[in-house]
Amino acid sequence: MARHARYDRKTALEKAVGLFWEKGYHGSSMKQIEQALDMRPGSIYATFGSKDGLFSEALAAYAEQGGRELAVHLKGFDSIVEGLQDYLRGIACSCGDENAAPSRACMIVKTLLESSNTHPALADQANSILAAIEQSIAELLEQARVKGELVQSVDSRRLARLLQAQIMGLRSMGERNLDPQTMRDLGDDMAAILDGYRTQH
Amino acid sequence: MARHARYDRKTALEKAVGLFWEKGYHGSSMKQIEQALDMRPGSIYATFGSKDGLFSEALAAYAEQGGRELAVHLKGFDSIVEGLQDYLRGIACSCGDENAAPSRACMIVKTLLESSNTHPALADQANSILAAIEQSIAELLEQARVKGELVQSVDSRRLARLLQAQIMGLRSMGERNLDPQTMRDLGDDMAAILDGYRTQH
DNA sequence: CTCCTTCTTGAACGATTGCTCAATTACAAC
DNA sequence: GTTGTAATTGAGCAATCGTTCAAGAAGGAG
Repeated sequence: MARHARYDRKTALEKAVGLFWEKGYHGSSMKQIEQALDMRPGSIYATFGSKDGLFSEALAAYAEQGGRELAVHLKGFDSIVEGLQDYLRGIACSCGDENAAPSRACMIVKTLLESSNTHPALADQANSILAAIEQSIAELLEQARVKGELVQSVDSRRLARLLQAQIMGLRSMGERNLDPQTMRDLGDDMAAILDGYRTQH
Repeated sequence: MARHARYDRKTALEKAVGLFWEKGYHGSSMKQIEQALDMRPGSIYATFGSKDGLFSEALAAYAEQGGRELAVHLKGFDSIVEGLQDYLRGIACSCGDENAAPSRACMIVKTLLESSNTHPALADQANSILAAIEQSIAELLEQARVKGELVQSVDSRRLARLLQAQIMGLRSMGERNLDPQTMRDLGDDMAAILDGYRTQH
Protein backbone atom coordinates (compact mmCIF):
# COMPACT_ATOMS: atom_id res chain seq x y z
CA MET A 1 0.00 0.00 0.00
CA ALA A 2 0.99 3.61 -0.37
CA ARG A 3 -0.16 7.17 -0.54
CA HIS A 4 -3.89 8.03 -0.43
CA ALA A 5 -5.51 9.93 -3.27
CA ARG A 6 -5.75 13.54 -2.17
CA TYR A 7 -8.77 14.09 -4.37
CA ASP A 8 -12.23 12.64 -4.11
CA ARG A 9 -13.33 11.53 -7.53
CA LYS A 10 -16.94 12.45 -6.90
CA THR A 11 -16.36 15.97 -5.61
CA ALA A 12 -13.89 16.57 -8.44
CA LEU A 13 -16.58 15.53 -10.88
CA GLU A 14 -19.06 17.89 -9.29
CA LYS A 15 -16.68 20.76 -9.81
CA ALA A 16 -16.13 19.66 -13.39
CA VAL A 17 -19.88 19.62 -13.94
CA GLY A 18 -20.03 23.18 -12.65
CA LEU A 19 -17.38 24.41 -15.06
CA PHE A 20 -18.50 22.46 -18.12
CA TRP A 21 -22.14 23.33 -17.58
CA GLU A 22 -21.23 27.00 -17.40
CA LYS A 23 -18.73 27.26 -20.22
CA GLY A 24 -19.33 24.22 -22.40
CA TYR A 25 -16.77 21.81 -23.78
CA HIS A 26 -14.77 24.10 -26.03
CA GLY A 27 -15.19 27.01 -23.66
CA SER A 28 -13.44 25.22 -20.80
CA SER A 29 -9.68 25.03 -21.17
CA MET A 30 -7.51 22.58 -19.28
CA LYS A 31 -6.05 25.52 -17.39
CA GLN A 32 -9.51 26.47 -16.16
CA ILE A 33 -10.25 22.86 -15.34
CA GLU A 34 -7.05 22.58 -13.30
CA GLN A 35 -8.11 25.66 -11.36
CA ALA A 36 -11.71 24.52 -10.87
CA LEU A 37 -10.74 21.05 -9.67
CA ASP A 38 -7.63 22.28 -7.84
CA MET A 39 -5.73 19.49 -9.53
CA ARG A 40 -2.61 19.50 -11.65
CA PRO A 41 -2.70 18.10 -15.20
CA GLY A 42 -0.96 14.87 -14.24
CA SER A 43 -3.57 14.03 -11.62
CA ILE A 44 -6.43 14.90 -13.91
CA TYR A 45 -5.11 12.69 -16.68
CA ALA A 46 -4.32 9.89 -14.26
CA THR A 47 -7.87 10.04 -12.92
CA PHE A 48 -9.99 10.79 -15.98
CA GLY A 49 -7.78 9.93 -18.94
CA SER A 50 -8.42 12.99 -21.05
CA LYS A 51 -10.47 16.15 -21.30
CA ASP A 52 -12.99 14.15 -23.31
CA GLY A 53 -13.13 11.50 -20.63
CA LEU A 54 -13.65 14.05 -17.90
CA PHE A 55 -16.36 15.80 -19.85
CA SER A 56 -18.08 12.54 -20.60
CA GLU A 57 -18.13 11.58 -16.93
CA ALA A 58 -19.27 15.05 -15.97
CA LEU A 59 -22.13 14.88 -18.44
CA ALA A 60 -23.17 11.48 -17.10
CA ALA A 61 -23.03 12.80 -13.53
CA TYR A 62 -25.12 15.81 -14.52
CA ALA A 63 -27.73 13.59 -16.15
CA GLU A 64 -27.88 11.30 -13.15
CA GLN A 65 -28.37 14.20 -10.79
CA GLY A 66 -31.07 15.60 -13.06
CA GLY A 67 -32.86 12.29 -12.97
CA ARG A 68 -32.73 12.21 -9.18
CA GLU A 69 -34.12 15.74 -8.99
CA LEU A 70 -37.10 14.82 -11.15
CA ALA A 71 -37.76 11.73 -9.05
CA VAL A 72 -37.56 13.70 -5.81
CA HIS A 73 -39.84 16.32 -7.26
CA LEU A 74 -42.48 13.78 -8.23
CA LYS A 75 -42.41 12.18 -4.77
CA GLY A 76 -44.26 15.21 -3.43
CA PHE A 77 -47.29 14.64 -5.64
CA ASP A 78 -50.06 12.09 -5.72
CA SER A 79 -50.81 12.97 -9.30
CA ILE A 80 -48.01 12.28 -11.76
CA VAL A 81 -49.28 14.87 -14.19
CA GLU A 82 -49.50 17.55 -11.52
CA GLY A 83 -45.99 16.62 -10.47
CA LEU A 84 -44.75 17.08 -14.02
CA GLN A 85 -46.58 20.37 -14.32
CA ASP A 86 -44.99 21.59 -11.12
CA TYR A 87 -41.64 20.38 -12.39
CA LEU A 88 -42.01 22.68 -15.40
CA ARG A 89 -42.96 25.57 -13.15
CA GLY A 90 -39.98 24.81 -10.94
CA ILE A 91 -37.60 24.98 -13.88
CA ALA A 92 -39.13 28.29 -14.89
CA CYS A 93 -38.55 29.63 -11.38
CA SER A 94 -34.96 28.46 -11.12
CA CYS A 95 -34.30 29.97 -14.55
CA GLY A 96 -35.50 33.28 -13.19
CA ASP A 97 -33.01 33.07 -10.35
CA GLU A 98 -29.62 34.28 -11.58
CA ASN A 99 -27.40 32.40 -9.18
CA ALA A 100 -29.30 29.14 -8.93
CA ALA A 101 -26.95 27.23 -11.25
CA PRO A 102 -23.89 27.79 -13.42
CA SER A 103 -26.17 28.07 -16.41
CA ARG A 104 -29.91 28.18 -16.94
CA ALA A 105 -29.90 26.05 -20.04
CA CYS A 106 -29.67 22.28 -19.84
CA MET A 107 -26.11 20.97 -20.05
CA ILE A 108 -27.25 18.04 -22.17
CA VAL A 109 -28.83 20.29 -24.77
CA LYS A 110 -25.85 22.64 -24.67
CA THR A 111 -23.60 19.67 -25.30
CA LEU A 112 -25.78 18.31 -28.09
CA LEU A 113 -25.91 21.62 -29.92
CA GLU A 114 -22.22 22.29 -29.43
CA SER A 115 -20.99 18.86 -30.49
CA SER A 116 -23.51 17.65 -33.08
CA ASN A 117 -21.26 18.45 -36.07
CA THR A 118 -17.92 18.63 -34.30
CA HIS A 119 -17.60 15.83 -31.81
CA PRO A 120 -19.69 12.77 -32.73
CA ALA A 121 -18.82 10.81 -29.58
CA LEU A 122 -20.17 13.56 -27.33
CA ALA A 123 -23.21 14.05 -29.54
CA ASP A 124 -23.96 10.33 -29.33
CA GLN A 125 -23.70 10.41 -25.57
CA ALA A 126 -26.00 13.42 -25.32
CA ASN A 127 -28.45 11.72 -27.66
CA SER A 128 -28.45 8.54 -25.60
CA ILE A 129 -29.14 10.50 -22.44
CA LEU A 130 -31.99 12.38 -24.08
CA ALA A 131 -33.44 9.12 -25.35
CA ALA A 132 -33.29 7.70 -21.81
CA ILE A 133 -35.00 10.77 -20.38
CA GLU A 134 -37.69 10.56 -23.04
CA GLN A 135 -38.18 6.93 -22.07
CA SER A 136 -38.50 7.80 -18.37
CA ILE A 137 -41.04 10.50 -19.06
CA ALA A 138 -42.94 8.18 -21.39
CA GLU A 139 -43.16 5.58 -18.63
CA LEU A 140 -44.42 8.17 -16.17
CA LEU A 141 -47.04 9.35 -18.63
CA GLU A 142 -48.07 5.78 -19.37
CA GLN A 143 -48.55 5.21 -15.63
CA ALA A 144 -50.62 8.38 -15.51
CA ARG A 145 -52.70 7.20 -18.44
CA VAL A 146 -53.35 3.83 -16.84
CA LYS A 147 -54.26 5.59 -13.59
CA GLY A 148 -56.79 7.60 -15.54
CA GLU A 149 -55.10 10.97 -15.15
CA LEU A 150 -54.71 11.22 -18.90
CA VAL A 151 -57.23 10.45 -21.60
CA GLN A 152 -56.98 6.86 -22.77
CA SER A 153 -56.10 7.80 -26.34
CA VAL A 154 -52.87 9.54 -25.31
CA ASP A 155 -49.68 8.35 -27.02
CA SER A 156 -47.28 8.37 -24.08
CA ARG A 157 -44.06 8.36 -26.07
CA ARG A 158 -45.28 11.13 -28.33
CA LEU A 159 -46.45 13.25 -25.43
CA ALA A 160 -43.13 12.58 -23.71
CA ARG A 161 -41.30 14.11 -26.65
CA LEU A 162 -43.59 17.13 -26.57
CA LEU A 163 -42.82 17.50 -22.89
CA GLN A 164 -39.10 17.09 -23.43
CA ALA A 165 -39.19 19.76 -26.11
CA GLN A 166 -40.94 22.03 -23.62
CA ILE A 167 -38.13 21.56 -21.13
CA MET A 168 -35.52 22.26 -23.80
CA GLY A 169 -37.32 25.39 -24.92
CA LEU A 170 -37.98 26.59 -21.41
CA ARG A 171 -34.42 26.26 -20.26
CA SER A 172 -33.07 27.77 -23.45
CA MET A 173 -35.39 30.72 -22.91
CA GLY A 174 -33.88 30.93 -19.45
CA GLU A 175 -30.60 32.06 -21.00
CA ARG A 176 -32.39 35.08 -22.38
CA ASN A 177 -32.38 36.84 -19.01
CA LEU A 178 -36.09 37.56 -19.01
CA ASP A 179 -37.55 38.76 -15.75
CA PRO A 180 -38.66 36.12 -13.25
CA GLN A 181 -42.38 36.81 -13.68
CA THR A 182 -42.09 36.36 -17.44
CA MET A 183 -40.36 33.05 -16.94
CA ARG A 184 -43.00 31.97 -14.46
CA ASP A 185 -45.71 32.80 -16.98
CA LEU A 186 -43.93 30.73 -19.57
CA GLY A 187 -43.68 27.82 -17.15
CA ASP A 188 -47.40 28.12 -16.41
CA ASP A 189 -48.28 28.17 -20.09
CA MET A 190 -46.22 25.06 -20.69
CA ALA A 191 -47.76 23.31 -17.73
CA ALA A 192 -51.17 24.22 -19.13
CA ILE A 193 -50.36 22.33 -22.32
CA LEU A 194 -50.62 19.12 -20.31
CA ASP A 195 -54.14 20.07 -19.21
CA GLY A 196 -55.24 19.44 -22.77
CA TYR A 197 -54.32 15.79 -22.36
CA ARG A 198 -55.89 15.30 -18.92
CA THR A 199 -59.19 13.72 -18.11
CA GLN A 200 -61.88 16.01 -16.64
CA HIS A 201 -61.76 19.81 -17.14
CA MET B 1 -9.02 53.38 -59.11
CA ALA B 2 -7.41 50.00 -58.79
CA ARG B 3 -7.96 46.32 -58.41
CA HIS B 4 -11.45 44.90 -57.91
CA ALA B 5 -12.30 42.83 -54.86
CA ARG B 6 -12.17 39.22 -55.97
CA TYR B 7 -14.69 38.24 -53.32
CA ASP B 8 -18.33 39.14 -53.00
CA ARG B 9 -19.04 40.14 -49.44
CA LYS B 10 -22.52 38.67 -49.48
CA THR B 11 -21.63 35.26 -50.87
CA ALA B 12 -18.66 35.07 -48.50
CA LEU B 13 -21.05 35.73 -45.64
CA GLU B 14 -23.39 33.01 -46.83
CA LYS B 15 -20.52 30.54 -46.74
CA ALA B 16 -19.58 31.76 -43.29
CA VAL B 17 -23.15 31.24 -42.12
CA GLY B 18 -22.97 27.69 -43.41
CA LEU B 19 -19.81 26.90 -41.49
CA PHE B 20 -20.68 28.70 -38.25
CA TRP B 21 -24.19 27.31 -38.21
CA GLU B 22 -22.78 23.81 -38.58
CA LYS B 23 -19.83 23.97 -36.22
CA GLY B 24 -20.51 26.89 -33.93
CA TYR B 25 -18.13 29.67 -32.96
CA HIS B 26 -15.47 27.72 -31.09
CA GLY B 27 -15.84 24.76 -33.40
CA SER B 28 -14.90 26.76 -36.48
CA SER B 29 -11.19 27.50 -36.73
CA MET B 30 -9.74 30.23 -38.91
CA LYS B 31 -8.21 27.52 -41.06
CA GLN B 32 -11.64 26.04 -41.72
CA ILE B 33 -13.02 29.50 -42.36
CA GLU B 34 -10.28 30.22 -44.89
CA GLN B 35 -11.18 27.01 -46.67
CA ALA B 36 -14.94 27.57 -46.54
CA LEU B 37 -14.72 31.14 -47.85
CA ASP B 38 -11.80 30.36 -50.17
CA MET B 39 -10.07 33.43 -48.79
CA ARG B 40 -6.67 33.95 -47.23
CA PRO B 41 -6.41 35.35 -43.69
CA GLY B 42 -5.37 38.80 -44.88
CA SER B 43 -8.47 39.20 -47.03
CA ILE B 44 -10.74 37.93 -44.31
CA TYR B 45 -9.34 40.36 -41.76
CA ALA B 46 -9.39 43.22 -44.27
CA THR B 47 -13.06 42.52 -44.99
CA PHE B 48 -14.48 41.49 -41.64
CA GLY B 49 -11.97 42.72 -39.06
CA SER B 50 -11.77 39.58 -36.94
CA LYS B 51 -13.27 36.17 -36.40
CA ASP B 52 -15.68 37.81 -33.97
CA GLY B 53 -16.66 40.39 -36.56
CA LEU B 54 -17.25 37.73 -39.20
CA PHE B 55 -19.30 35.61 -36.83
CA SER B 56 -21.34 38.60 -35.78
CA GLU B 57 -22.15 39.50 -39.38
CA ALA B 58 -22.90 35.88 -40.18
CA LEU B 59 -25.31 35.66 -37.26
CA ALA B 60 -27.06 38.83 -38.37
CA ALA B 61 -27.31 37.51 -41.92
CA TYR B 62 -28.73 34.24 -40.62
CA ALA B 63 -31.35 36.06 -38.57
CA GLU B 64 -32.33 38.27 -41.48
CA GLN B 65 -32.77 35.29 -43.75
CA GLY B 66 -34.81 33.56 -41.07
CA GLY B 67 -37.08 36.56 -40.83
CA ARG B 68 -37.58 36.60 -44.59
CA GLU B 69 -38.46 32.91 -44.56
CA LEU B 70 -41.14 33.40 -41.93
CA ALA B 71 -42.60 36.34 -43.86
CA VAL B 72 -42.66 34.38 -47.12
CA HIS B 73 -44.26 31.46 -45.32
CA LEU B 74 -47.05 33.60 -43.89
CA LYS B 75 -47.79 35.14 -47.29
CA GLY B 76 -49.36 31.88 -48.34
CA PHE B 77 -52.04 32.01 -45.64
CA ASP B 78 -55.12 34.13 -45.07
CA SER B 79 -55.10 33.18 -41.41
CA ILE B 80 -52.05 34.32 -39.46
CA VAL B 81 -52.49 31.60 -36.89
CA GLU B 82 -52.75 28.89 -39.50
CA GLY B 83 -49.65 30.33 -41.12
CA LEU B 84 -47.77 30.08 -37.86
CA GLN B 85 -49.02 26.56 -37.30
CA ASP B 86 -47.84 25.55 -40.72
CA TYR B 87 -44.53 27.27 -40.02
CA LEU B 88 -44.04 24.96 -37.03
CA ARG B 89 -44.91 21.94 -39.12
CA GLY B 90 -42.50 23.12 -41.80
CA ILE B 91 -39.65 23.32 -39.28
CA ALA B 92 -40.47 19.83 -38.08
CA CYS B 93 -40.31 18.56 -41.66
CA SER B 94 -37.02 20.26 -42.49
CA CYS B 95 -35.58 18.89 -39.26
CA GLY B 96 -36.49 15.43 -40.46
CA ASP B 97 -34.57 15.96 -43.69
CA GLU B 98 -30.89 15.31 -43.05
CA ASN B 99 -29.39 17.47 -45.78
CA ALA B 100 -31.75 20.41 -45.63
CA ALA B 101 -29.37 22.67 -43.72
CA PRO B 102 -25.94 22.57 -42.09
CA SER B 103 -27.62 21.99 -38.76
CA ARG B 104 -31.17 21.35 -37.62
CA ALA B 105 -30.95 23.50 -34.51
CA CYS B 106 -31.31 27.25 -34.69
CA MET B 107 -27.99 29.05 -35.08
CA ILE B 108 -29.19 31.82 -32.76
CA VAL B 109 -29.96 29.39 -29.96
CA LYS B 110 -26.72 27.50 -30.58
CA THR B 111 -24.87 30.80 -30.31
CA LEU B 112 -26.72 31.85 -27.18
CA LEU B 113 -26.05 28.57 -25.39
CA GLU B 114 -22.42 28.47 -26.49
CA SER B 115 -21.56 32.04 -25.61
CA SER B 116 -23.75 32.92 -22.62
CA ASN B 117 -20.97 32.47 -20.07
CA THR B 118 -17.98 32.78 -22.37
CA HIS B 119 -18.50 35.57 -24.84
CA PRO B 120 -20.84 38.30 -23.55
CA ALA B 121 -20.81 40.31 -26.78
CA LEU B 122 -22.09 37.37 -28.80
CA ALA B 123 -24.61 36.46 -26.13
CA ASP B 124 -25.93 40.03 -26.17
CA GLN B 125 -26.31 39.93 -29.92
CA ALA B 126 -28.13 36.61 -29.81
CA ASN B 127 -30.38 37.96 -27.08
CA SER B 128 -31.20 41.07 -29.07
CA ILE B 129 -32.11 39.00 -32.10
CA LEU B 130 -34.34 36.73 -30.02
CA ALA B 131 -36.03 39.77 -28.50
CA ALA B 132 -36.68 41.14 -31.98
CA ILE B 133 -38.13 37.83 -33.15
CA GLU B 134 -40.34 37.68 -30.06
CA GLN B 135 -41.52 41.18 -30.90
CA SER B 136 -42.33 40.23 -34.50
CA ILE B 137 -44.29 37.19 -33.42
CA ALA B 138 -46.08 39.23 -30.79
CA GLU B 139 -47.15 41.75 -33.43
CA LEU B 140 -48.41 38.96 -35.67
CA LEU B 141 -50.38 37.45 -32.82
CA GLU B 142 -51.79 40.82 -31.87
CA GLN B 143 -52.99 41.26 -35.46
CA ALA B 144 -54.54 37.83 -35.28
CA ARG B 145 -56.24 38.74 -32.02
CA VAL B 146 -57.66 41.95 -33.45
CA LYS B 147 -58.82 40.04 -36.53
CA GLY B 148 -60.67 37.71 -34.19
CA GLU B 149 -58.57 34.62 -34.90
CA LEU B 150 -57.53 34.48 -31.27
CA VAL B 151 -59.64 34.89 -28.17
CA GLN B 152 -59.72 38.51 -27.02
CA SER B 153 -58.11 37.76 -23.68
CA VAL B 154 -54.88 36.50 -25.25
CA ASP B 155 -51.67 38.17 -24.09
CA SER B 156 -49.83 38.45 -27.40
CA ARG B 157 -46.35 38.97 -25.98
CA ARG B 158 -46.74 36.08 -23.60
CA LEU B 159 -48.06 33.75 -26.27
CA ALA B 160 -45.22 34.90 -28.52
CA ARG B 161 -42.71 33.69 -25.95
CA LEU B 162 -44.50 30.35 -25.68
CA LEU B 163 -44.34 30.05 -29.43
CA GLN B 164 -40.67 31.03 -29.52
CA ALA B 165 -39.91 28.40 -26.91
CA GLN B 166 -41.71 25.85 -29.10
CA ILE B 167 -39.45 26.72 -32.01
CA MET B 168 -36.35 26.45 -29.83
CA GLY B 169 -37.44 23.10 -28.46
CA LEU B 170 -38.52 21.76 -31.82
CA ARG B 171 -35.28 22.62 -33.56
CA SER B 172 -33.21 21.35 -30.66
CA MET B 173 -35.11 18.07 -30.84
CA GLY B 174 -34.20 18.08 -34.52
CA GLU B 175 -30.57 17.47 -33.56
CA ARG B 176 -31.64 14.21 -31.94
CA ASN B 177 -31.94 12.44 -35.28
CA LEU B 178 -35.45 11.18 -34.65
CA ASP B 179 -37.22 9.75 -37.65
CA PRO B 180 -39.15 12.15 -39.90
CA GLN B 181 -42.57 10.93 -38.84
CA THR B 182 -41.74 11.45 -35.19
CA MET B 183 -40.62 14.99 -35.91
CA ARG B 184 -43.77 15.64 -37.91
CA ASP B 185 -45.88 14.43 -34.98
CA LEU B 186 -44.00 16.79 -32.69
CA GLY B 187 -44.61 19.68 -35.08
CA ASP B 188 -48.29 18.81 -35.20
CA ASP B 189 -48.53 18.68 -31.41
CA MET B 190 -46.89 22.08 -31.13
CA ALA B 191 -49.16 23.53 -33.76
CA ALA B 192 -52.09 22.14 -31.82
CA ILE B 193 -51.06 24.17 -28.80
CA LEU B 194 -52.11 27.29 -30.68
CA ASP B 195 -55.59 25.81 -31.18
CA GLY B 196 -56.17 26.32 -27.48
CA TYR B 197 -55.89 30.07 -28.00
CA ARG B 198 -58.06 30.28 -31.10
CA THR B 199 -61.67 31.33 -31.32
CA GLN B 200 -64.16 28.61 -32.34
CA HIS B 201 -63.39 24.94 -31.80
C1' DC C 1 3.95 51.36 -71.41
C1' DT C 2 4.43 53.45 -66.43
C1' DC C 3 2.44 54.87 -62.33
C1' DC C 4 -0.57 54.32 -58.46
C1' DT C 5 -3.89 52.49 -55.80
C1' DT C 6 -6.13 48.55 -54.01
C1' DC C 7 -6.60 43.78 -53.02
C1' DT C 8 -4.42 39.35 -52.20
C1' DT C 9 -1.05 36.38 -50.43
C1' DG C 10 1.17 33.27 -47.04
C1' DA C 11 5.03 32.99 -43.95
C1' DA C 12 5.39 33.71 -39.40
C1' DC C 13 4.13 35.72 -34.78
C1' DG C 14 3.13 35.10 -29.75
C1' DA C 15 -0.32 32.90 -27.13
C1' DT C 16 -2.77 29.09 -25.95
C1' DT C 17 -4.35 24.43 -26.80
C1' DG C 18 -4.54 19.44 -24.82
C1' DC C 19 -1.28 16.52 -22.93
C1' DT C 20 3.25 13.88 -21.11
C1' DC C 21 6.58 12.27 -17.95
C1' DA C 22 10.69 12.29 -15.05
C1' DA C 23 11.22 13.93 -10.56
C1' DT C 24 9.27 14.49 -6.12
C1' DT C 25 6.38 13.72 -2.24
C1' DA C 26 3.55 11.17 1.05
C1' DC C 27 2.10 7.36 3.18
C1' DA C 28 1.73 2.06 4.78
C1' DA C 29 4.26 -2.01 5.78
C1' DC C 30 8.02 -3.96 7.94
C1' DG D 1 13.97 4.28 10.86
C1' DT D 2 14.05 2.09 6.14
C1' DT D 3 11.89 0.52 2.18
C1' DG D 4 8.44 0.17 -1.50
C1' DT D 5 4.51 1.83 -3.76
C1' DA D 6 1.34 4.96 -5.35
C1' DA D 7 -0.16 9.83 -6.07
C1' DT D 8 1.22 14.59 -7.13
C1' DT D 9 3.75 17.94 -9.36
C1' DG D 10 4.88 21.41 -13.00
C1' DA D 11 8.10 22.34 -16.56
C1' DG D 12 7.65 21.73 -21.10
C1' DC D 13 6.12 19.23 -25.42
C1' DA D 14 4.14 19.61 -30.32
C1' DA D 15 0.26 21.40 -32.37
C1' DT D 16 -2.96 24.72 -33.13
C1' DC D 17 -5.14 29.05 -32.06
C1' DG D 18 -6.39 33.95 -33.94
C1' DT D 19 -3.85 37.47 -36.07
C1' DT D 20 -0.38 40.57 -38.58
C1' DC D 21 2.15 42.60 -42.27
C1' DA D 22 5.73 43.09 -45.78
C1' DA D 23 5.78 41.64 -50.37
C1' DG D 24 3.50 40.62 -54.63
C1' DA D 25 -0.25 40.78 -58.06
C1' DA D 26 -4.02 43.07 -60.64
C1' DG D 27 -6.19 46.55 -63.08
C1' DG D 28 -7.70 51.64 -64.14
C1' DA D 29 -5.65 56.42 -65.20
C1' DG D 30 -2.30 59.07 -67.47
